[in-house]
Amino acid sequence: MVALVDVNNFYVSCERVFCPALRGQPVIVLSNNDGCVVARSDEAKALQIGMGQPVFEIRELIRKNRVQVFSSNYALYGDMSARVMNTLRQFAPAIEVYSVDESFLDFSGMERFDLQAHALDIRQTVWRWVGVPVSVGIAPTKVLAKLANRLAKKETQYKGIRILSGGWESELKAVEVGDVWGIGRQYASFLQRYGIKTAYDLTQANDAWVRKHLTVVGLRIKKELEGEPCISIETDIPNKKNVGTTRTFRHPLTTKTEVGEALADFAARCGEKLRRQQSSATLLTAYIQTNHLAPGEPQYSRSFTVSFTTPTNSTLQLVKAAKFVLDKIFRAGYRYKRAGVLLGELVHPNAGGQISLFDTLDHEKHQRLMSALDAVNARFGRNTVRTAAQTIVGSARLTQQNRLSPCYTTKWKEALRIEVRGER
DNA sequence: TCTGGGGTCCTAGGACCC
DNA sequence: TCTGGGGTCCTAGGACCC
Repeated sequence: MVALVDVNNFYVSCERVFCPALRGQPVIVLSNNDGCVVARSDEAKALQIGMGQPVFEIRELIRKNRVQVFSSNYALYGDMSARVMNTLRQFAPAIEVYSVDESFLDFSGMERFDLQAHALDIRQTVWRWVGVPVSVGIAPTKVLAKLANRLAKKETQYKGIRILSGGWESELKAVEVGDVWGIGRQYASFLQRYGIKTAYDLTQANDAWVRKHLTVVGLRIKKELEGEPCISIETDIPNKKNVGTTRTFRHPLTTKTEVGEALADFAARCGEKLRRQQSSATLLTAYIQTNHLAPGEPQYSRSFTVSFTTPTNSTLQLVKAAKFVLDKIFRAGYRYKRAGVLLGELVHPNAGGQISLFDTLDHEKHQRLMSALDAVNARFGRNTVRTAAQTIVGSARLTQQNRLSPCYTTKWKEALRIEVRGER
């Protein structure tokens, strides 16, 4: 058996830990630039606030219902995520951290356990140790565990725990095919055209037909729904194959200098990401775009890719390459709303990646420089040391986060202060 | 006025090889 | 008139996830 444990309304729940007055209140967390809704409390969902909904569409709703609004505090959520995952490790021999707020727990070899009691223990322990509510779905396959988790959340009588172990036909009939893990919008509407409306309907389809139209991925999902495990639990975290840093700007940028500063900053962020997983990039792509949501404006969008003769993770080289690309793609006279730097063909030395014959002393120098830079910035804060090409205050200047909560758990200065008044 | 960011996997088709 | 067989690599595009 495998369990899917996830945190309910994760970002909102993190905010509530340090501000319990938010419990029972409608709360939402916004995307970068405070643009869209990316997390909602149950109370906010009840107000019909949609996932991904632009904030400007619901200003009135927010005001009327006193919805509590937060900018996304990724430092906080990342740290809280680590706490949850570390707690979950106590409950299974192996876990796969699947996303910031969910993990698969491998329960194989635990057939004799009372899984209901075990799941209850998980919920209570995470609540006690970290302070966030989780739901638990348990089933023979990952796809079914996801489905069980969904049911656990939806049907309150199960109190956040749902186990499917044999005879789950009626449950499959109750779940729309588009709500199955791995069936997205396109596939869902395609399947519906063929009368496949529920998860159960999908299990009744012909294997070859599913294989043909939904690829092997779809076939695996079908078999998993039938109880046959096809997707294994991946316990070790694979190195990323691509990394990128992209942003939508609060205000459009018009000058090459501004766009160049942004790209330099994105390149530097990418460098940090590479060095954290100790890999180097062979390809760098940079792109710039106008606002496609403003149809009245002249539109322009272009990208260009350069390759490094020797893979690199040096911020200096990445920034230089981004600048080179900008020279190629920048056109004056447009209002740039979005830009990004993407790195590809990453090599991982530890995983037997290729070492270039032409590796030079220069490279070693960069390595040492980058280690020093990372160490200084880790201690004194991001961008304490940066390239001259980056903005004075980094990309933060370009985005808006008006409702940011304190980094309670990752910055001493922002830790909760509790005053205890004299009591005799 | 205001609309997120960061990833993965699969397939078809073209180019190329012997 | 008749025109092989088997393979790899790469890329673009399309799907999906959180």
